Amino acid sequence: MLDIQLLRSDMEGVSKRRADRGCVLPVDEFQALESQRKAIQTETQELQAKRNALSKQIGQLKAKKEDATALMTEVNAQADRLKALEAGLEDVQQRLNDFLMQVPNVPHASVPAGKDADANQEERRVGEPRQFDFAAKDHVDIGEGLGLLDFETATKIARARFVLMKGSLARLHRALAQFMLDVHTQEHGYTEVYAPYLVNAESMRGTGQFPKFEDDQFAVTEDGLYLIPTAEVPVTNIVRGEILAGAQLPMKLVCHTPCFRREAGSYGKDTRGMIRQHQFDKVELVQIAHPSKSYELLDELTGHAETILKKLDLPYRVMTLCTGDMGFSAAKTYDIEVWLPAQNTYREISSCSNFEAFQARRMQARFRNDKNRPELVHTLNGSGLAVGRTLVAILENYQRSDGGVDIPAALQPYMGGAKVIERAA
RNA sequence: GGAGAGAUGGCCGAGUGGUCGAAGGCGCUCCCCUGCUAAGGGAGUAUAGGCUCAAAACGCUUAUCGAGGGUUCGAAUCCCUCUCUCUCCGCCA
Repeated sequence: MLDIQLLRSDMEGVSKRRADRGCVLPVDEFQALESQRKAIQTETQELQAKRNALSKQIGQLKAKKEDATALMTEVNAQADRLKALEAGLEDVQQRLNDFLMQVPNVPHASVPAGKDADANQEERRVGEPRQFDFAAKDHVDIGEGLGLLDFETATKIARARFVLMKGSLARLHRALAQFMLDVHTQEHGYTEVYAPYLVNAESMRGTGQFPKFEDDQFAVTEDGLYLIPTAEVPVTNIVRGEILAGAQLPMKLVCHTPCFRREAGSYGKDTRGMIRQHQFDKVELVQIAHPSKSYELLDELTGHAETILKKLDLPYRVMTLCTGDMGFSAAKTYDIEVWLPAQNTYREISSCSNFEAFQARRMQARFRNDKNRPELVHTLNGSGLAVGRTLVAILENYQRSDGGVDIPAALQPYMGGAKVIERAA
């Protein structure tokens, strides 16, 4: 949610900075609503003040056992008008709020302008893609060849876009999450968090999934709960409605959860393999930051995610998303893309964003600043990393000509010392 | 799932229709006093919004006593719904 004060004072400017995001603001509509709001609110509050004053007098008269019918008649005379105004005010404010909830964040000045992913800007490449002296297979062929990856059975149990892993592959998946958590807690100073996988609508609003992306979420409607699409939702909402002490910032939290996405609107995309699933695991990094530090911390957080890829010796590149390719809530986003030899391309494995005060405003997440006044925090998060896609990257990058897969050195301690995954017996 | 009790400011806690944004205490901040390891006195101490203003402060004003609705000239106080907490019983990883 944007600052309504900013919209009031600089609607044109905000509108312009967003034009290449494919989002044109209905400036006139907003301003009409605003002037309506102003008129109604002023009159409403005047009448409320009058009513309060008269009621007080009535009370005083009654205490002295004097007659108050004249005053009561006066209050009653304006009662209908006041009631209508109050209803009208609520309506206008609701419409203003609905409007605000639909408006995406304003990109930071450093974000390149552009319509789609083609305009994203490459920041750096790390690691050399491996040259294969045999025909490289993709992760589906590798995993199924090992007898450890099974989409058919998962479909029987649930439906399409779910996966079943077995044996050392399932263990490798678990090992990856453990490894990531250990690195972030032991080397990067994050506090590990275990959080609910089902959240209420208010939490979904807080981080920006609602109201705009309600269709993308799995819901348990009878209970008013939703499966989390990312740990960002429960973890960021820890500070919803809180006023933190300045000394508590930055809060650095890491959380491993499954993520659930309906992938509505992505039918036919990435249907093969584990790239796009309804359920996948992710280790999420979340920071609650002082506004003056948030961009510095975004670079740092991105580096924390990169560390995992470096330790696993997987080639990757870092992209700055352009204005048109960024998510709804973000002010700036770096995507980390890992090299997938079978696709001969880099694929997103982490997305690290600074939301500035966009989520904080929705959540009313604040801290006491130097003047001891409550001020909105900045929120950041990034995948550190998506576990399923990291598994895919390992299968493809570490595959052997005999169909086995080497286990990266950093993961071997988590695999009971095993150095290779071989076909199940 | 059944029965009962409760939800008030940073914390504790009073308040059952009127002058209550809320007594009192604790904590915290500032000032004064005191020369000694303690204490005393005074003032202040919620959040959001609106109006005024170039802006900030001030000022005026509205809303908020778990949430939402209702009754009333007036609600922390009465009524309804929901959420949460606690106690007992049942069930359960």
